[in-house]
Amino acid sequence: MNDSAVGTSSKEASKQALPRLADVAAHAGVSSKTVSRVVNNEANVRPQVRAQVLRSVAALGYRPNAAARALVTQRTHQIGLVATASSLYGPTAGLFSLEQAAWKAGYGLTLTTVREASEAQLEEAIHYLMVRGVEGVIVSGVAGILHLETSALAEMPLVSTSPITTESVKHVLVDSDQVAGTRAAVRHLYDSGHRRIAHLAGPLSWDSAARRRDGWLLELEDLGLHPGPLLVGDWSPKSGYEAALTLDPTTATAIVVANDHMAMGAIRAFTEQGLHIPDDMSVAGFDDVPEAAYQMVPLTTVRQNFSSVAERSVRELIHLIEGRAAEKTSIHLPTELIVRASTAPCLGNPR
Amino acid sequence: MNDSAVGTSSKEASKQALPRLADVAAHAGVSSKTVSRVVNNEANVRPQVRAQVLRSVAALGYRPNAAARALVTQRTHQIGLVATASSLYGPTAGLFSLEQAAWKAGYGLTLTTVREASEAQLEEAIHYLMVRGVEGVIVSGVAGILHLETSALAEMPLVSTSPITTESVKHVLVDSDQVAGTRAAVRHLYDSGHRRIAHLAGPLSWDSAARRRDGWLLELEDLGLHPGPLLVGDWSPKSGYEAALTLDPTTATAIVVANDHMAMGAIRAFTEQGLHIPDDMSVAGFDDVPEAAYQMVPLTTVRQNFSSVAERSVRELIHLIEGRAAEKTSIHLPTELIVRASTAPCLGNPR
DNA sequence: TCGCTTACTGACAGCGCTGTCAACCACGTG
DNA sequence: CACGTGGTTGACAGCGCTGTCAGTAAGCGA
Repeated sequence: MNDSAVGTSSKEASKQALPRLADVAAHAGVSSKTVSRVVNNEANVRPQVRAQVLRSVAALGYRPNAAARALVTQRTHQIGLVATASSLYGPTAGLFSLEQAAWKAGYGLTLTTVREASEAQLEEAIHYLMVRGVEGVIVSGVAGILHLETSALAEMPLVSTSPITTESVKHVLVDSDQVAGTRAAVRHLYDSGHRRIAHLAGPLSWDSAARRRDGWLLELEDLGLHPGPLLVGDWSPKSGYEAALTLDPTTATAIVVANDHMAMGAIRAFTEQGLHIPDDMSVAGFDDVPEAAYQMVPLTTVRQNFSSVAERSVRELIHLIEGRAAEKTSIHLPTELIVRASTAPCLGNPR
Repeated sequence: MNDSAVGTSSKEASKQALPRLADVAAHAGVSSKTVSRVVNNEANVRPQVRAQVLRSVAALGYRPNAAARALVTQRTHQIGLVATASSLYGPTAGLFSLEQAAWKAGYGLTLTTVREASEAQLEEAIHYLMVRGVEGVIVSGVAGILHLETSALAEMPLVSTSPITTESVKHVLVDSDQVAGTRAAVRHLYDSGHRRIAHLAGPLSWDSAARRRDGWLLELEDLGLHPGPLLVGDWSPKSGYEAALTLDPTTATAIVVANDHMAMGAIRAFTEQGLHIPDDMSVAGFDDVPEAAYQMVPLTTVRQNFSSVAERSVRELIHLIEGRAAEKTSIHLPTELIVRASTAPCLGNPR
C-alpha cells in the first residue's frame, strides 16, 4: 500500500486539498461510482470490495462534500430555525431538543434570528434560510399572528409555534396547550377558595400571551366568576415587578402570571408592599423554569414540556418535507400544573 | 413582458422547478455569466443591463443555489457552533448574539450539540459540521480541557470558550475573565468585613468552574486568608440547594457561588435552616441572570457580558477563516460586580 | 487614419458528486 | 451448449454556478 497518495493525480504538493471521491477510487483501485456506493451504503457491492474502499476512505481521511452532493441530489438535509433574538427561557429551552431531534433524523439545523416578529422580518428570515438551502423551516417563539403569502413560501414546509396564516397546506402548528395551562392554574386557585383572581399577561401581541389570557378568561367564565384585574408585562422579571406594583391588593386574592420570571418580579413587588406570599396573595407562574422550585417561596407553576414540543415539531416538519400530508394542522401538547408553596387556600371569605 | 416564463426552456409544466441563472438570462436576453455578475454585484456591467437583469430576477423570483455556488467557490459562508445540550443560562445567553454577529458578517450558523464534553463527542461534532461544510467552528459552553489532534482539525479555524489543546495555530480562546470575576466578589466580601469565605463551585470538570474557583483561591491568598469550605454543585438550583445544606454555618460568614441559579438554591437552603440572608450569611452569585435583581433577596452577582463574548468570538473566527493570524490566542473580556442585597457587612467579629 | 487602451460581454470548462444505463461475469436452465 | 438472469461494476453526463479568457465595441491620442 502506497503511503503518499492524497491529492489530485498529477502534480500538487503543499496545499491541503481535501481528498475527493476520485482520490479514494484511485487508492482503492475501483471506480468513483463504486466508492460512492460504499459511502452511501448502497447494496450490490462485493464485501471485499466494500472493505477495501472503506480502508481507503479511512486512510485518506475522506469526507464527502456536502455541496456537491446537495447539488446533484437536490437535497440538503438542512432545516432552518427562526427564533426571536431574546434569551427568554421559553424559546430557548426547546432549542437544543430541536437540534437533537433534527440530528437523530439526519438533518442539520441552521439558525437565524429576527429582532421583532413582523411579517417583513419573518419573510426575510425565511428567504435567508431558503438561500441557505433549507428544506423546511421551524418558527419558534415568534410573537403574533403572521400572514405570509409570498408564493415562494407556499411550497416551503413550515412548522410554527404561533398561528401563521399561509396559503400553504404544508404548515403545521405545534405548541403547548396554553389555554388548558392557565385554565388549570385558575381552577387550582378556585379550588383553594379564591374568587377574585387577577392575571398578569405577557405582551398581548404574542399569541402565546393572548392564549394564556384567554385560558384565564374562559375558566373564570366557566366557573361563573367575574375576571379580576388584568395586568400586562413583557415577560421580564422587571416588568412583572412593575406591573405588580400597580395592582390594588384589595381587588384580588390570587394572580395567575403568564411566566415564571414575571411571577418572580411580582412576588418581589408584593413582598416589598408588605404582602405575605402565599397568605395574602397566591401567585402562580407558567413554564416551570429550573429555579422555580428553589425560590424563597417555591413557585406554583404550569410546566411546559419544551422538549416534547421540539421533538414533535421536528417530526411534523420532516413529515412535510417528505411529502406526507399532515394529519392535523394544529397540535397542542399537554401541560402540567405543579403546585408548590406560592399558592395557598384563600383566607378571606369567598365573596 | 411575458407573464409565463419560469422554468426550463422547452417542456415543463406542473413541477415548481426553481428558476436557475439560465432562466433569468433567457428572460433578460443576456448570458448567464452576466446575470451572475449582477447577482454578485460585480463591476463592469452597463447600468441598463444591470437594471434589466434585476427586473428579470424579480420577475422570476430567482434565488441563487447555495450548493452550486459553494461547490465552485469552495466557500460556504457557514460557521458551526458546538454547544452542550443543556438549557443552562450561560451557554444559551450568547447564542443569539452569536447568530446576529455571524449574520452581520455574512455567515450562517449551523448548530450542533454534544451531550457530554468528551474528546470523542467533540471530535464527532466537529466532523459533523465539517461534512456540513462549515468554514470554522465555535465551541461554546463545553466543559473541560480538551485535546484534539486529528490532523484534519488542525486546519479548521476554531474559537472556544474552554482551553482546547490543538496543534493548530488557527485557534483562539474567547471568554469572560472568570478569575477576575470571582476575585472581585471575594474582594467585595472582604471589604465588607468577611474573613471566612466559602465557595460553591460548578462541576470542576468544567474549565469555567475551575477558573472561578481559582479566582476565589487566588484572591484569598492575596488577602492572606485561609480558604473557607469548598462545595461543589452541577450548576443547577437543586444542586446549590443540596450543597448549601451540607455547609456548617459556623465555618463561614459568606459564600461565593459559581452561578446565580445555584446561589438561588443555596439561599433557599440557608433560609430553611433559619439563617437570614444577608445578615447571617452573605451570598454572591455569578452571571447576573435577568431574575437575579428580582429575587426576594436581590442577588449580588458578577455580570458576564455574553453578547460581547459572542461578538468577539465571531470576529476572531472570521479573522482566522480569512487567513489573518490571530494577535492573541487567548482573550478575556471583563466582568462587572453588581452589588445588591444578598451581601452585607459582616456582623460577627472578624477573626 | 491607425493603433491601443478600456469597458463590457459571453463561451466554455469544471467544482465533486450521483443517476442512468450499458457491460460484464458467473450461474443455472432448457 | 445457447440462453437468460441477477449480481456487480464503471463510463459518462450533468446538477447550477463561477473563473478564465477571448472577443467585441467604444474611446482617444498621434
